[in-house]
Amino acid sequence: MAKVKISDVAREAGVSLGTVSNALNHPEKLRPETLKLINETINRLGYLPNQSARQLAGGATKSFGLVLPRLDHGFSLQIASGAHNEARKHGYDLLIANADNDDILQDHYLRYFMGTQMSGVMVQPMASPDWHPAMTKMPVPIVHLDIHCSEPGYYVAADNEAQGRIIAELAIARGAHHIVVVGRAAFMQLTLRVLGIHKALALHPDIKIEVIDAGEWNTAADGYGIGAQIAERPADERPDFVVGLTDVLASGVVSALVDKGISVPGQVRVAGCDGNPLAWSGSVPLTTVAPPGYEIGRKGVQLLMEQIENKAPAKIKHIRVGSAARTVTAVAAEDINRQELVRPFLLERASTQASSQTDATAINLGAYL
Amino acid sequence: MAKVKISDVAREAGVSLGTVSNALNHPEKLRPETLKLINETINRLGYLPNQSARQLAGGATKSFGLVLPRLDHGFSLQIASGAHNEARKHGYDLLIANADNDDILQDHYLRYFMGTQMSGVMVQPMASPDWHPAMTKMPVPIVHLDIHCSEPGYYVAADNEAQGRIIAELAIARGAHHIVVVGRAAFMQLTLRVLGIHKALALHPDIKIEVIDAGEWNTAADGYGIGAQIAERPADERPDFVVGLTDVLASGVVSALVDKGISVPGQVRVAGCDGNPLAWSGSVPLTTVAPPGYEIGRKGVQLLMEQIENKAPAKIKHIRVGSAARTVTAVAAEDINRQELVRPFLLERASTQASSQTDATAINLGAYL
DNA sequence: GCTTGTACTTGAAACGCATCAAAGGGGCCG
DNA sequence: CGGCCCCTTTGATGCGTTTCAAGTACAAGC
Repeated sequence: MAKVKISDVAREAGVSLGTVSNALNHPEKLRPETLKLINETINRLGYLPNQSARQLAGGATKSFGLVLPRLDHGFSLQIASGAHNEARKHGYDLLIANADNDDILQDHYLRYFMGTQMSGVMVQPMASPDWHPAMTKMPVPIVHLDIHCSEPGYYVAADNEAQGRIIAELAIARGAHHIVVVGRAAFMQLTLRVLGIHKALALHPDIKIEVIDAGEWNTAADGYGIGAQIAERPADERPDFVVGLTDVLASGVVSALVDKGISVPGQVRVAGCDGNPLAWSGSVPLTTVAPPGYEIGRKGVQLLMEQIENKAPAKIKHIRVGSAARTVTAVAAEDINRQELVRPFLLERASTQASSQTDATAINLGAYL
Repeated sequence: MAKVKISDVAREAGVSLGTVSNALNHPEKLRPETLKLINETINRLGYLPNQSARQLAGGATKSFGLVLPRLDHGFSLQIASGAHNEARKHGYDLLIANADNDDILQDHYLRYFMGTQMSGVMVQPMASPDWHPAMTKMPVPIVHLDIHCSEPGYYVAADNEAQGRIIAELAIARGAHHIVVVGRAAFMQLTLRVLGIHKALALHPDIKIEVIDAGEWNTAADGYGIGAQIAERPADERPDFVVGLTDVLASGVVSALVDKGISVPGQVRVAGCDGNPLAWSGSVPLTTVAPPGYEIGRKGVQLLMEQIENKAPAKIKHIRVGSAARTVTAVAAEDINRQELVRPFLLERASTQASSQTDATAINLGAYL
């Protein structure tokens, strides 16, 4: 059970230490027979390279770290998926850490990755990334995802404000008078969505808007609770349009409203944000704005690669993905038939690989609207 | 930008190398002033310990690795969530790798983790874990999740067969004559669910059963495609009960059927497996069997801790989580009102934290049944 | 003043590997 | 047969830590 190390392999195979190392890292330098002999010995002995030693001796490893605020958020997963595929394409590994909505933990994992000689690190921060300026001065390429940095540094962000605008314009097009926004607005990204909503409504002072915090976790259950609370209001204080800052939240709201006998979308319309596949693929799909998470992850890795290859000190570089203005207008003005918007999207995906998601911010019109 | 190392801190603070190291690892050994001085220097210089060197010199790190077959599978996320919380409770970090449904990649990450001096590694393998016996002989504690190992070793598995049985008995109770099972049965776990279905139907030779592979990814789009195909069959070749081996698949099937004008559950009933929150929280929730993923992750870490603390060579140890026999009977026999089963569950969760999920295998009855 | 003990601090020795300058071993040509 | 060059292999060196035996300083007790 004692760990077998490279010197054991070397001795056993009757070659030198460096040769075994070459077999691992530069196989093309070895004579085929030598290589074969060494590989056989490696398998026979069950040798496993000690990554720590490799990294120590060899400098950076070909791997990236990704710190996510939560794993059960569909959007974060799309990011992870995009980042993963792009990383593999360049021959890099991707390791993911779950910060569990905790600033301290986020910081912890970030430092951990930085210290592991990762080639690069990505974060989807939950607070503003200015939270710890020291972080961006580290000698490891870092990219912030889904957030706008004011400090110099790299980031890739979806146009969260635009998403809010889309939803708001949808609400306006539907003739909403009283909008309730559900979600933990303290999350930077959600704040921007709320901002977009407010901006879009600036020209419509007659529309009342209300934001309800959904607790720390933004769960379906939280949504259900808020939905129930809304249902119990007297009819004239009840909103006619509810925006879930998250699909899961919106979904919970729908449940509660229906349970309490409120008709959706008859009395209250509901829409979400995230583009969670389950949300719009059921028989009664939820309307949802889908930010291009997959693409954000992909672009993030590309920015990392860029920094690595240039080896230049990070200059300011921002990428904003998927402006969705066109879609908005189309929806608001023409009020397209739902089926036509939702289904083609599904069908289109049926013919491609699931993991190659759409790049642009899209809106999927559903039945609760 | 040059990396600052421990010796820089030592020089700058006017102490020795070992003292700085102690400040990091055994702060109680230092005089408070010294500690303070060193900490200040560390912050001033932006020193970040090199994890690789730490691990090399110090042996195992307090962190676990978790290799998941896919991230967008709700069940895997529950595992990750449970494992994460339990690991943090013991002061361990958890790093997650996405094998992307690829055996090679799974193996790759597994070796990577083993080589990183992780304190322990967990896998949710997609094939049988006997795929590489050498792996279990490694000098790193390993636990297999959601799968039954025939070889000696540790594993934690839900009773997948029971899940299949539950669904099958549900179908029987509903008077099904022709069942179609949708999913990639090549996945070990899904195979067991199928096995459970077959076993439950052994006593009902009159019920026809058919398994349709859903492609590599088990996406909603795959489900949609299969649903469409089912819809186009002549009525007498069409099943009256469809089981999605995954909620997402089932959800896609429902979409397709409804689109093609087939009534659900009027003509065809549909149920899924996974307990994906979105699946049963909409206004028209999907019936789904929910294996205790959170608990599996938790137990996995506990087994890891056990191995670490005993330091005994791994003996065989299996944990089977959440037998669901009781629930089955209740459902099959009494045919409980849907709302009463679905909603209380939701409400119950509303009052607890989202991350503390239910432990037992549960079934949520929905509207498509 | 000397001894013993306590409380910190020191620095050299690993940890397992990648690297690279140097050595070895053929083959080829003159 | 000697000289050259190319292909392959060698092994000493250092990567940034932790650890631990050995050291220092200081206080208390005699």
